Amino acid sequence: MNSDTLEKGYEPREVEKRWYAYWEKEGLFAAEDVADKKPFSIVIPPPNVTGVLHMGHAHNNTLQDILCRYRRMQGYNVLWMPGTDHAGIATQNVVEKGLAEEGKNRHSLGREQFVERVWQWREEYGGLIIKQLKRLGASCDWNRERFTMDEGLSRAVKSVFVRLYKEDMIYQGDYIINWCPRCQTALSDLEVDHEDHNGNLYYVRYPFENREGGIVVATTRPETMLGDTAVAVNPGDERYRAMEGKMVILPLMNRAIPIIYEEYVDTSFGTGALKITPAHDPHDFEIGQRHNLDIVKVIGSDGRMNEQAGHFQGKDRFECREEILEALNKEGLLEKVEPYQHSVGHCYRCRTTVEPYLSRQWFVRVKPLAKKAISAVEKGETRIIPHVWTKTYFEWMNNIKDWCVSRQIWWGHRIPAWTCETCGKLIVAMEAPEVCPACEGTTLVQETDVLDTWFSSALWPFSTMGWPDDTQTLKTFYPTSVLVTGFDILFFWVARMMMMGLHFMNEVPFKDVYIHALVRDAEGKKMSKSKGNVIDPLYVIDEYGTDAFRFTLAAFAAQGRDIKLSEDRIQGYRHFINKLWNASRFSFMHLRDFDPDSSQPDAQSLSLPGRWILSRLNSTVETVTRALDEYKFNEAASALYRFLWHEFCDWYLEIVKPVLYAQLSLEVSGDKANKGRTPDTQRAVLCSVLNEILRLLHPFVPFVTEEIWHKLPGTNGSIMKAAFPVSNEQRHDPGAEATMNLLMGITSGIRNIRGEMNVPPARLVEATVQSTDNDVRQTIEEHQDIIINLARLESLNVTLPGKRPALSATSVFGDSTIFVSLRDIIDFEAEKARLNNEIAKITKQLGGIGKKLNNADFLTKAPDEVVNGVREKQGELAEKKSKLETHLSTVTHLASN
RNA sequence: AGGCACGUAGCUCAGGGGGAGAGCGCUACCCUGACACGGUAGAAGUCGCGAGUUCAAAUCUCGCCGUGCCUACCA
Repeated sequence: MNSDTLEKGYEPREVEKRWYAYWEKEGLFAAEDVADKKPFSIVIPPPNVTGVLHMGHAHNNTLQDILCRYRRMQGYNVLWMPGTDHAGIATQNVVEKGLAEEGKNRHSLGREQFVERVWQWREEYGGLIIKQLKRLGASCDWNRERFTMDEGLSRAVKSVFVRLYKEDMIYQGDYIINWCPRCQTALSDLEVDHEDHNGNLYYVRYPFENREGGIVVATTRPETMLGDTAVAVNPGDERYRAMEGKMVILPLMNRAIPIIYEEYVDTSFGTGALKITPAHDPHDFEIGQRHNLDIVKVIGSDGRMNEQAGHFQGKDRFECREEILEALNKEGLLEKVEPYQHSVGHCYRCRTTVEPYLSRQWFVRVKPLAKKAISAVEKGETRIIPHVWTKTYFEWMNNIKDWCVSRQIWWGHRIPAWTCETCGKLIVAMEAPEVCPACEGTTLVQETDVLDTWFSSALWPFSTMGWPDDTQTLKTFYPTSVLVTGFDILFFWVARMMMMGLHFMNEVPFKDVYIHALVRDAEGKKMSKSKGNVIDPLYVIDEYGTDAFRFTLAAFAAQGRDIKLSEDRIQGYRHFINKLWNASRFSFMHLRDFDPDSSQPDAQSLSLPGRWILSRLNSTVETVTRALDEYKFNEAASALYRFLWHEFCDWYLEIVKPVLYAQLSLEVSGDKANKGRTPDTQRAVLCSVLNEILRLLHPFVPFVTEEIWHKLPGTNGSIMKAAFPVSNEQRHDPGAEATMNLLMGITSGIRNIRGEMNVPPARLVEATVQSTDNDVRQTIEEHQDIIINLARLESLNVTLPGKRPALSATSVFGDSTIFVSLRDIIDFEAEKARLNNEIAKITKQLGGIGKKLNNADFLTKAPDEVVNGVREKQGELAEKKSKLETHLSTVTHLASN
């Protein structure tokens, strides 16, 4: 293969591998801590180390990469900070699964060995997703890759924890939290997924002390009744008047518990009587606090009934439910069972039903932090794009509850707190204390809990840049320019980064938050393994190439709408990549030995098609730049698609083909004398437009553009180092565009006749254009070669309106009437049908316009320019219609002869 | 229960007060010297329904219907 030619079809695989290695080797992704250039920075949403690249990652990182490559080409000092998240529960679960296969568990290993084992796992498999991001073309500065558990980040986590504790922003407390009995840990509210569940509402009678009558309560979870310490009714409820303080017998346990009055109770639900289980329901817990009720825990951390549960001890909580119902039934205390749908919380990691569980946990007081985070967005220090999400953000921030940050797992940042065994003092510090500052005791036991994974993620924008040290990286790149993420982690992550960033850096962590849509399957359903509707991005990359995939994602990334992805759609954009490839291939045929340096296109000698394509290119540059600046990836993609395919390929290349082939034959024949004299502007334009197209497309389709770039005359080095095109007002040429519109209109008119009248493409025909406008006639005559070529004409006559050429079909464009001679192949019926169809369309349009112009209010109240526009339109249409009608009658006349 | 989106051509969607658009699909003709992953042409929509504002509504407002999502919670 010659260095300046391309294979017939684009083969992504080898090309992608080669150029990615080249980019890395050349250090083209590297950011500079000190530079004269303006900074642009993004921190990657760190994927879980356990993660495998899925569509969400692919979409998210493609958008980030487009922005980074775009800004880099614009001359910014770009930092795209990469890394992975230790993903506490998720990773622990994965490693535990591995252990289970060996017949072991983490307890048999012990904490230290288990954690060691997780690190091993990470060494071995943790790099997978990074490799996959590279296949996607991600231009992260990999030398800076971070991990939320690495040394520096662990130091940041400890510093933050200690400082928050000293500021009284962290406290320990006994509360009902969400407990996953399988993972054996607390979960934050966000980590619980609620699902509707078809359960039952059980009506249970709690008899009075004399064993007579009693109060009927309704519950969905009868097993918790073993821990009941009261029954609450609404003080205004007539049915339970004067019952406060009376006692009822808790069935099965034979314990007397009081009836209490509580406003919270809804009289319309169930029987209006609510059993109170302070240890196993968050509301009951609060009510218990208010009424000083006993707290009786009957379910243990493993989801089994404990010693307080009488003879149900040791039973699984759901098993116990069945047995309790049976026992109640036997005693005649189960009054009624009705089906009842309610939502049940599940662990977001393992789907186990979450248990509300009373325990001692660490909490962060977030209200003061949230206040700052709200005001930063209100003041516009951080913009949320699209704006609709701002409301959701405020809503959540305004109703935020304290954040339970402790987790009872082993993989994660261990809370830097120690308790003195001697005096019980709690010490929170960066390092393990040697002696208790209170009693000088030396037996200090570290807290066993670790921190919520999102605690370290919340610090990501500054911890990755070296905080708590005052680094040059922070000075240059904080706050980051934009955070690109899905709305699914707006609360988990974005909100918390805002709070931590503002608190510890006194500055927002990012100027913009761009929230993109979710990728769904072709039917709009969430992709999930269990539904079997996932499309694997790596499969897509193998099958269609990274560039086609990336362009698809960008093209569908309309703000605020989810992406329904299917293979068909990706295939469509592979065609686009192929089009680019072949347009380049064609260009290279003609650019052999072309030296762009010695043949700069100069405005004077530019031909019409040259001026036109440069003018269109300039509009495209403007559109793409504006769209990317506003995160409207789909608009940028569609502008590029349209320009490359429908303007550059369909019109420009087709128009200049004859000129290029003529030039080519000059080159081949070695006619030096003529060669030197022919201005080479056409090739110069071709070369420079293609050059610019590649640069415009590079952020979207980095591989194929790099490959072509190196074969394009006049380029030097990587396209990554080339400048992103800028608009140049001098190329804007409305005159050329108007002229081209005329020529394209006439051409389409002729093609329409050819198509409709079934003229075989190989057959050349004669055409006549009649116009009263001298300029129009002159323009068409001047450029008649273009029309003759594109419309496949034998000849083109341009005249004043006059006699209608015999046996011809007609079309009207502007004030021009086009006749195509059809001689032996004219089909009068077909022509009549075609004209009738055309006339019908125009008549319909005229109807609407006429209505407007007959409306006096329209004439007086609408702006003049609108009225004039409509009048002009009416004139045009009426003229066109009358011309077509004339021709129709001629044809009808001819047909009947 | 509350909130937020969305209902435009067969499908996926763009547009967002004055001429209904694109891609894919479909139909017809064509392997014309970059590309059949191609070319040319064509058919196809009361812009969910109903009202209001306006000279003018697919576009703004309200209501309804449908779809999706989010948040909260119901013992």
